[in-house]
Amino acid sequence: MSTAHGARARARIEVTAAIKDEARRQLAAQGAARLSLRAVSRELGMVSSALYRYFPSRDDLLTALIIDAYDSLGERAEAAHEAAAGAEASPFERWITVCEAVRGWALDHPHEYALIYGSPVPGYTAPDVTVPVAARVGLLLIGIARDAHQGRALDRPGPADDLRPEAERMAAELAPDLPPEVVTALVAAWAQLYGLVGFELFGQFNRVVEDRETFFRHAVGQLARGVGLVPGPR
Amino acid sequence: MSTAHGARARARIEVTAAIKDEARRQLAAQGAARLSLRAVSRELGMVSSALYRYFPSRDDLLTALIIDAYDSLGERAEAAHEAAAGAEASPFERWITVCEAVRGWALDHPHEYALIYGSPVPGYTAPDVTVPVAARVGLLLIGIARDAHQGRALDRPGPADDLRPEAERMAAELAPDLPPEVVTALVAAWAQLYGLVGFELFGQFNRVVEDRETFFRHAVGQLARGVGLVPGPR
DNA sequence: TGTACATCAGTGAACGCGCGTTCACTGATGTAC
DNA sequence: TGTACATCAGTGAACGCGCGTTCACTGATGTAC
Repeated sequence: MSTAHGARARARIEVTAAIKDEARRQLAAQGAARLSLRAVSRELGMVSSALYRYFPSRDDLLTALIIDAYDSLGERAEAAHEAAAGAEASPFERWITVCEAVRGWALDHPHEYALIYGSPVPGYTAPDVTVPVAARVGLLLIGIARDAHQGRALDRPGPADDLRPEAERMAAELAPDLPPEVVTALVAAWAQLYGLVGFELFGQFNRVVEDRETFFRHAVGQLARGVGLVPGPR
Repeated sequence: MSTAHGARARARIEVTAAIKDEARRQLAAQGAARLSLRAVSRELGMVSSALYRYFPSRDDLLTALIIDAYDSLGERAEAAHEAAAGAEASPFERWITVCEAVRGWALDHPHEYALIYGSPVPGYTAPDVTVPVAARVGLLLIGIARDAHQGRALDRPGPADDLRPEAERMAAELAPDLPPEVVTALVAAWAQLYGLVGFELFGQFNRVVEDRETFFRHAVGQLARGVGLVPGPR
């Protein structure tokens, strides 16, 4: 839109978007493994070879979808966070809000969630382009812990004994301003969050958890406590 | 073997096993979505239609592999637990041992892990036969908490507020002898354990966690604490 | 112990399907003079 | 403003592939008398 100089450029952007939309629709209907260029082109009323003007191969289309999925999830989480921050929510509350946003997005886009956090697509390895965009939710959680820490509202988790060297290495790389124990607790909580979401999404909670919303809110509250966040003012 | 009356019956058991072994090999090499009856039969030197004497369809073969995978994981976890129990390990230590067994099995059988805990295979829905066998690890973890509870060595997690009704329902169904807060904490820890394992296995920890063994041991130790288990004697 | 029949593992051909990708082409849009 | 050429989106046919499943069959193993 913005950098579309002529009709051709504008059309290119529109068709590219249409291809991705249709691909996403098929993803939602049948999962990544069944995504096929031919089916996408068929649905779009084009001949299959025409897609190669837009994506050099099926894998490139997949990569584009993966990046979009991370972005979509990241945006939703960030929007939720900003809304909570605007309402003067405490770090603890913001943590829960962000976790709930992740869960909500996952429930709304199960196959896109599976694409980025489920088993890797066979024969496909994500290129490095996906690294920064995959980090958005993690960075958000780190930021919340940082806010609490700067407001002196962060309990330190227990010391880490034999984890100390690794904890210091991780802290140096991810958040040098936070205590190392907090950083390892954050990374663990980050992974555990996706354990909760994945189990619900992939059916492991069937016949086990019924009131999933409440269960989830409680569980991520415990995750927050593990990081040192406590419910409370500010 | 045991119930093999004649040569025919014995052969049937052997061929069935060979088919599953070869299927597992292909699973390990390329993942469930790429598992093909034709490729299996080719590798076994049979004609593809011969497989239908053993499995009525591809989905039935998949189901057999899923059940075997749950069993294999369950056995490994149970064996590790028994060894630890035999060595008079405390519930806290046994918890860590079982978690490490899950991780070890997952690292040894990544595609089988993906088959049972990754994204669902498109177009395939697991029949109910898989339910009991899927519960083995969960039951083991409940058992450890029960031991600690009976030995009066279990701290109760904080009360659950709005989670109370759901907690009581879950406790009634899963472990009526345990405090409801413990049961919800167990279920959450169970899911979170698989978050840790999945993130490591599916590459999310790349460039983030380096000393994964130590990190994992520490993280599941924290999970144990969340359930009320504490390091200590017994 | 021997014969007649039933069972069943494995064969080979076929059906009908969908896939990713390449390639020479047409014709419309854009650009330079 | 008009013309000549370059760019590029989309076509249609083709290549070569693999898949799950069905079906009528052969021949060896098992069973009943």
